[in-house]
Amino acid sequence: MTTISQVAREAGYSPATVSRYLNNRIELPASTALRIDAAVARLGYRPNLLARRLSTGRTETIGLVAPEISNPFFAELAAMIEDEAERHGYSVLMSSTRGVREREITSLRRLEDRHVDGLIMMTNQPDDGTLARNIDSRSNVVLVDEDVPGVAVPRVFVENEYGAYHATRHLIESGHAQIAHIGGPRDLMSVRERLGGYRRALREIRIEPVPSRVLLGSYSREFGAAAIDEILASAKAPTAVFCGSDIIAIGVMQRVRELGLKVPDDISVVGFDDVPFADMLAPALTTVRQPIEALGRKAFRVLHALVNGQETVAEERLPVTLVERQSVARRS
Amino acid sequence: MTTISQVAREAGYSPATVSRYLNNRIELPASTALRIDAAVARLGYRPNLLARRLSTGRTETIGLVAPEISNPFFAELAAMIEDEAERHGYSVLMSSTRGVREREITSLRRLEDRHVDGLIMMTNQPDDGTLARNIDSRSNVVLVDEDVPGVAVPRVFVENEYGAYHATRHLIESGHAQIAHIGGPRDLMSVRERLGGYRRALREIRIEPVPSRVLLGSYSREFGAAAIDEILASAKAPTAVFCGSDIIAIGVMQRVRELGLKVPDDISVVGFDDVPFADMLAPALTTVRQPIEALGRKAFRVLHALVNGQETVAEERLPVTLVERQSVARRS
DNA sequence: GCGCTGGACTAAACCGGTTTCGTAAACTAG
DNA sequence: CTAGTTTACGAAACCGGTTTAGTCCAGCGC
Repeated sequence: MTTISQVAREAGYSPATVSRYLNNRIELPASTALRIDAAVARLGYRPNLLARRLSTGRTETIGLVAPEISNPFFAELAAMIEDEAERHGYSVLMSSTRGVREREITSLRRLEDRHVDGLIMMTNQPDDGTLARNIDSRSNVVLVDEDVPGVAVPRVFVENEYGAYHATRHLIESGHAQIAHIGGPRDLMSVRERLGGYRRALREIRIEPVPSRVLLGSYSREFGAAAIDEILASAKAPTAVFCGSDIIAIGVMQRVRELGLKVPDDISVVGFDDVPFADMLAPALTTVRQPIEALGRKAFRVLHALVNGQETVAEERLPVTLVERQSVARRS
Repeated sequence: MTTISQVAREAGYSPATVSRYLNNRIELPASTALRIDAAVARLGYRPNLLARRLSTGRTETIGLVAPEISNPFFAELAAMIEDEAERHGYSVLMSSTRGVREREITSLRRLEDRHVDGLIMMTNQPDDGTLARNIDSRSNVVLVDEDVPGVAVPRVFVENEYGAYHATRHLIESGHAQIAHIGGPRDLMSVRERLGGYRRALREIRIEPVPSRVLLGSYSREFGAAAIDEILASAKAPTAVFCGSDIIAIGVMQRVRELGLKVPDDISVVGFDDVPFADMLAPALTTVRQPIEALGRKAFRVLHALVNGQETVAEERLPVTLVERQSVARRS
């Protein structure tokens, strides 16, 4: 491994000059520049990253904290963040928290340990304040997709309320009036906002939302299946369900099929997220698409600005779109 | 940030002693150990990772190179590797190559740059020798799931031939005799091996594989759809298809549905991989399960051994299992 | 009482960059 | 021709650990 000193000697200058030249911190006469370039080429010099990091204190690496990288939504988001980071010369360190609070906090420690320059965090469980306390002191964390109430770091979210409103409107316009909602954990921002959009759409047509038709629990297949069971067992079963996530919708669809009913003939289903394989289901799932790519890129850019001491917006909302597929039937 | 010198001063010893004690490289009298521990606690000392890395030359980080992290198979594998790495105190740096050869090579450079201690590589396109040349000199790379011919690094694969044989046998035993095969790129090891297993099963029952019923192309939905078109158009259409991957199988199933046919009634389909959502399809896909968790953990352990200068096996084969779901029909 | 052994601990070099402060030489202005 | 300003570059400190090669001293055997 050639060092900067060897390059300096080879070129006939000092390490200081070579370092400053290579980092564009100095303007040198063409002849000098040439000799340094030549020496670099001749020796095949590549700066030792570890040494550079120690002296600058920067790692050009960001951390990505997600509940589960294998979840298709997070995987897609991670891929986008990685791509954007790579373009800016940053590497991405990943860690799955598996929804364990302690692991979320541990991952924050990477910051103190100068493991990473900044962190993009995604969480999917309500916070009791522990996480908020741990995040709040940091100045290089960005929250994506889900809020941690009470923290003063930049956030990049989507328009949950509008997406849910739009999805519900779509069901209404397809002739449905009895619409249930199955959502994630009660205390999550996204859950509250999606519920809000659902309610607004119903109230707009003078239907008062029926509490027994709204079930909140978790963003999981199992919950989706259990919830639809309960809903279908009720006296006046709805003709459509708006689900707070595609994963829930998949649980619902599977259960509906197991019960010998058909989507969308017997019951229409709308999801939220547009996970990468939503169109591979049968029937293909009508869902609210989150702009995963934009979300990922935006999140990185905000973090990048933050890390470089630039101004950032406190909160950004990205638009969602309804993707109409085959899981919704028209009713007269 | 407290440094080791401050701790040393606080405890009344030298930085050397503190360093050696904290790294378990020395046995100290209880009284000394206690004073150092106390000083560490009092000052809240956390060693500067960057400094440690520079002086040891190790990063306790591995790189994960995959064609696309958002691909559910790789995402799942990545999650397992990350989990195993984390248990051993390692971090994971990820990079998507998007199947671009140049990016695969760039990622190898992280090794030289001491960015990472080792690399776990997954590729899904045939190599013309370029990649092999770049990998071959390294002593800390592990190949997973797919081979790069001609490199002398440890490899962790699955039993492709047996899996394919087993899948084809299953179709035969379900009464099928006309079985097509749609596989990935011709020059990939996994493709050749799976094709081999398919052929062996057919020959075993004295059926000579029909070349026109074997289509190799790429591990993609698009190819699956195009290939099944061609196969169904042929004079004597088969009653079953064994697909080289679930992604191909999904393409096949979608196309079959578009053509107004039914899986499995009109044509039975078997996949390979058992991607996380294979059971959410309609019908749920019968497929050969790769032991993703074992694959990921094994890959990390082999790399870990390699990095620590221990002996490793040249090649490891993990068993696959057939998961019977609903995409195969019995024929008499 | 002496040499030897081993335990406890440290000075100093080292990893390989970056950066601050400064100086000598060349150039400009008056 | 001199004083002041640039230009071109370098010496040395610094980042914060780890590690090697010793030093010093207590205890032991004889």
